[in-house]
Amino acid sequence: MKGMSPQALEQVASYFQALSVPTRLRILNFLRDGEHSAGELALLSGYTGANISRHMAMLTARGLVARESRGTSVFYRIADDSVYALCDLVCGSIARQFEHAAEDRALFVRSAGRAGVAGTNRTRRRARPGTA
Amino acid sequence: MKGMSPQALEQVASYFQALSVPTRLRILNFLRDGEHSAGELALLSGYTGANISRHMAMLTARGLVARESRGTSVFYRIADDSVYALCDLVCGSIARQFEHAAEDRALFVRSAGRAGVAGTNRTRRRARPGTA
DNA sequence: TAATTATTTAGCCATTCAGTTAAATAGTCA
DNA sequence: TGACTATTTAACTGAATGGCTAAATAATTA
Repeated sequence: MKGMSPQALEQVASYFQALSVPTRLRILNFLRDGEHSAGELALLSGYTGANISRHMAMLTARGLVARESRGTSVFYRIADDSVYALCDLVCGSIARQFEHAAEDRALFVRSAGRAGVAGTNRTRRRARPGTA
Repeated sequence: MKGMSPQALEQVASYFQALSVPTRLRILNFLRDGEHSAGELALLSGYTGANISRHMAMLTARGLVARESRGTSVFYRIADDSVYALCDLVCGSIARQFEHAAEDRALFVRSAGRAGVAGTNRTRRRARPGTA
């Protein structure tokens, strides 16, 4: 990993890119319990068949899913189990971030309460100005 | 992972997105051996300081790196070790793909040779038409 | 062959984003 | 305060991309 060629690096980036949009993550989730046709995925996700088709083409090209056409339908299934391992790792990481954020928030609230900082109303929660 | 909320899914996608461009992967590689300042990273990568700054802002926001300003410099270090685990997983997956591709190629060449298919010149390798 | 269904591709629009240069900001030191 | 260095932000450009609709392409069946 340390001394990777630019081409290899692009491959890795490309793989991550396949996982970088929620729609595709949802599709991959639908494939957790086995193969599905393009039409089924469109129905499940609520997206256009055309849209699904393009996403599946990308995932297939990247090697994340495998394509098999039977009859007039095309069935897709996960081709690379490490997909879920990746997602689990990221989920764990994000969960840890939330924990830390909660800790920090708790620390802040405590110290703010001691110092009597304005805006730390402990009886009624108020939305932040920017996200109102 | 199965029944994730759209927000959580976006978080995960966002994390993968941070890893979806070669430049950032290179930066993360530079941080493998410890912290580096923004200027050092710019020097190492050959990119503009401004560009590095934006990439680092993104990686920091996503929680992949940690920021610490000392003096006039700002030092960055990996904040989430799972970054490398992720890269290793993807690298393994891509390596496996290459192996399979090699196998398929070997199979094709063998069968093509037996059948006398045009274009399977075994004495001199020729570039594919599209990649000439 | 004709009709029907399933999937893919083409073309379009709006958005995102990596890269740039130039200006603005922060921190140190004389 | 002023000069200097390091970093960030603003503004812009070009390329990539997710979404759509509509047309084109398989594959089955009457």
